Amino acid sequence: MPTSARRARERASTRERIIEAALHILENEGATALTIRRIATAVEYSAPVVYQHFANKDALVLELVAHGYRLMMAELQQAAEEPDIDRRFLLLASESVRFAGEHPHLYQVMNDNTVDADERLRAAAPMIGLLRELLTMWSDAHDVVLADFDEACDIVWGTLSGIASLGRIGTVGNERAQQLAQKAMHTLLRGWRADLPVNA
Amino acid sequence: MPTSARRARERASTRERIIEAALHILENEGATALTIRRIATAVEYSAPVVYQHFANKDALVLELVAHGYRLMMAELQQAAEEPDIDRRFLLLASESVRFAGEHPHLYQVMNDNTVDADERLRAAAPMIGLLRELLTMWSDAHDVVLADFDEACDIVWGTLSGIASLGRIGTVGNERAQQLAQKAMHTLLRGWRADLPVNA
DNA sequence: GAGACCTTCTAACGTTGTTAGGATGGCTGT
DNA sequence: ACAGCCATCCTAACAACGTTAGAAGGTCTC
Repeated sequence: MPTSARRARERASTRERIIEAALHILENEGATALTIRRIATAVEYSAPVVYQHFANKDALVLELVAHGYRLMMAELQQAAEEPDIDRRFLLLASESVRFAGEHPHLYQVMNDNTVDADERLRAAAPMIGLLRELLTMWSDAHDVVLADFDEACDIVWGTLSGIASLGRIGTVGNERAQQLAQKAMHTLLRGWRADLPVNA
Repeated sequence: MPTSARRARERASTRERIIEAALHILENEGATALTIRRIATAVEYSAPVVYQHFANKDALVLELVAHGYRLMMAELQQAAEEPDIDRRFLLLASESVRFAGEHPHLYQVMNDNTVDADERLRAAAPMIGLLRELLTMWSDAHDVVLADFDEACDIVWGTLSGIASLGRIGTVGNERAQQLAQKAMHTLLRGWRADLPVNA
């Protein structure tokens, strides 16, 4: 009876295909085109089949969010190889903004407040972990003791996502947003270095 | 024939009532409850009447966004009376985040990427103007010449909105986000002051 | 008072997420 | 090898959404 194993494999396979199709539709046609029926026809199935793999649309979208963060981490990986810690910090800042610009619809879903907050945090965990690592290395390298490490980490995280969101608004544009991210990081880090004496 | 004037007044009145009803529903029941029929019954009309005052739902929502920014400015007004410029900066930072926490659904719509980017920028104009004013007063007070004023302004704006969005995610919470906003502003300003020599 | 106009309603269309019920087809046990 | 079971899939439908068409009603103008 290897049949059940094969079935399980097939199930997982179609589940993966659904996610990939959904991602493809989302990136190419935007969030409004991401409907259950549209996804189902893309994988050559009928709409209810999707509900055999995901409880509802929100669960599927959540999977896309997680996938988006993994993709972001992958694209950031090569930037993480920059040896100089300061340059790496700035590079990762601008590259994370660039990601938002190159995957606008995906990034929009990643930051959509309609998806559950806790689940979104869990999906963003690797990104936050990267920032923590970066910040510890930086503070070690410069002998800076941050008054509140978690606070500084959240500030960096919030600043980057805020500036990335700025990239699609009005006259800003993405390449300018990348500059903004670098400058913001530069200023924040300089501010923390200037704090050396001690700060409340 | 004062009748046409009265009619125009009535039209404007119901238009206003629609906006207020929509705002009330949005703030109390969230974005998913904000449907045309729900708004229409709230003002004791039938659904199509809404379309005599707004081209479509997006136009109505855009009006809510503008209203939201006006409300934000009004709530920030009393914080703007703080005489010390540095304290005023920090206060406005935390108060703007507090606004996001006290009007979560409204703030969500204000930052929703589905509404047109240009219109959103126009609605946010007063807020950006306030930040510009604040930043010029601050740089004047401390004899700081910012390498790129508009850039610094956008950084502040992006940072604040990013940290405000952080307030609803995961374990952050609003009062902590307020602290984060103050600390972030503090660090940014300190960073710019440390830049005094000159910076690319 | 007749006719034009403005306002409002009911009804409907197409689309969305989602569920129910029936058909189909392969696996299991004898 | 055949009967029965179980997973899978599809068609059809429901409620709710944004939006439009067309009729009904009242109000003002001449």
